[in-house]
Parts: sequence; structure tokens; C-alpha cells
Amino acid sequence: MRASSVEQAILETLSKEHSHLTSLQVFEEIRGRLPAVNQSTVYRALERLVEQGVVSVSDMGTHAAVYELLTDGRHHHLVCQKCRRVMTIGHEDVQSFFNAIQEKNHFQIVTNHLILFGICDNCQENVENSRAEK
Amino acid sequence: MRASSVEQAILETLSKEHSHLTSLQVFEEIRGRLPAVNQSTVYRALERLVEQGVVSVSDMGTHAAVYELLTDGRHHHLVCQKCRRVMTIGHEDVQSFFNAIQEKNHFQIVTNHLILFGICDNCQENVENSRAEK
DNA sequence: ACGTATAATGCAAATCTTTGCATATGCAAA
DNA sequence: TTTGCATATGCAAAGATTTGCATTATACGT
Repeated sequence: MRASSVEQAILETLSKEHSHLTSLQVFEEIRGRLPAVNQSTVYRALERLVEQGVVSVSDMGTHAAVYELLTDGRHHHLVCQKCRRVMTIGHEDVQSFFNAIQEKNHFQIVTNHLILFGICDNCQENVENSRAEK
Repeated sequence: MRASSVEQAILETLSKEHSHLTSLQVFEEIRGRLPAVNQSTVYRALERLVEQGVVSVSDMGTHAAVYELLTDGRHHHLVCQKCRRVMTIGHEDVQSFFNAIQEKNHFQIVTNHLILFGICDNCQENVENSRAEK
């Protein structure tokens, strides 16, 4: 597999931003250096990087996939469906679960970025409060 | 919230099929009874059902979201990235993991359909075989 | 250095999904 | 029944993502 300049640009962009970027944001960033680059090229490069396990892609419920560099360790996210707050959890809290699944099913898990939707503690309290107010 | 006829039709379709359907498949099915129904109406009805927790939506890596009825118990899936085989695992294998995450983070998990990508046992063997052949 | 196979890219079209706005519909109170 | 309100729907446009095909660039063996 040969080195792609678009892949390089993507990796540098993601490592500079250190956050979740949409494909459009990645595209806009890259245009600075590679003005002629095409959207579909960015999509395909991102797809390759995800397959290689260098980058994660997730649907955070924002109606647009977000990409993130995975070099500094695997991690996962809890996304609040009410306030959209995103919390990060370390891979150590997921590791043993993954191991159990792998052993039981003879299945080698590749997924490296789990997104769990739910209600954060703040919003849980708000629900209780609004109930009490009635 | 009032009962929507499209929601009804979706629920009946999903319960009849008992499998993962794309929004297009749902749309086609429903057209039999409600010929004038619009795609976006189906999308919105599916969205509501997902929010209500009656239906799950997942990206199985097929480039089109698939929907499934959740009435007969929560379950989750392992998807092989090589052969696209889909395995089902029960919620009992996930429950304790969810509980631990919930307690540690004071976060109430709503996610009811986990998709884990990886390599199934067959494809693992194939990789080993092709290595040996070289 | 040369030729070839493989992979990356651009472009345009197709597909999938969301959204804004106007309209229609069902439900509950008057 | 009628009225008012919230929700569901249709329609069209926009946005997001994928794909087929032709072209270009790169790596690798010779």
C-alpha cells in the first residue's frame, strides 16, 4: 500500500485538532494545502484509515459521522441524548467485556470506538426536578 | 403523542419480517397499504420509534442503516468485516458491562443495540491458511 | 531507467438521509 | 360541533455519502 498524500494531510489535520471532526471539516482543513482535492477522495482516504485502525469513525447522533485519531490509546464515549454532552471513558473499562465476548464467540473484535447513548447525571436530575414541579 | 398510521404500518412490517430492514425496504413494504406515503415520513416515523426504544437502528457497515423491532428482548450483534456474517448475542452477555459503566459514570444507558465489528472464526482461519500458503 | 500492475484520484451521477415550510389531521376542550 | 393546538405528513430542496468509470500516480521487479 502506497502512501497517499491525502491520507497524510488527514492524519496531520486530525492530530492537530485533537477532537472529533466531520468529513466536511476534514475536507475544509485539507483544502488549505491541497486546493484541488475532491470530497470523495477524502471519504475514501478516511475509509482506508478507519480500516487500518488508525482513525475511528462514529455516529454521535449528530447526523454526520465524525472522525478521530486513535494514536493516543483507545477510548470510548458516552453521549447524552438530552444535552448532547460527550463523556470519554478509557479502554480499560471496556477491555474485560471485549475479552469475554471474544472468547465466548471466537470472534476477534476490531471495533475500537464505542458510542453509548443515554442520559447523563445532570439530565437525570432535571427529569426528576420537572417531575417534582408538577 | 397521537398514534400515527405510518408508525403502525412500520411496526407491523417489522414484526412480520423479523429481520433487519433498511429504510427503503420498510418504505417499499408500507407502500402496499399506504400508496401515497412519503419517504421522509417513513424516516421521521422510524426516528420516533427509535427514540421511543421500540425499534433499533444500526449501521451494520452496509452503507445503509437497518431497523429492527426490539419487542422480543434486547440483543446485540457481531459483524464480520471480511465475510459480513452477522452473529447475535444476548443481552445477558452485555448487561453486567452496561451496569458497571452506568454506576461508574452515573450515566443511564439507553443504547439497546450494540454492533461490534471484527473477524469471525472462519475468516480468522482463512487468514492463517493464506499465510501458510505463502 | 522502463514497463507494468496496483492503488489513488477526480468527476459526475446515484443513493441515502435530513430539513424547512406549508398543509392536513387527530385529540381535547369549549 | 366547533375551535385551538400539537403533531404528522407531503413536497421539494439541501446535505451527506457512496459508487462507476476514466485517468493519473506510485511502487516494484526487470
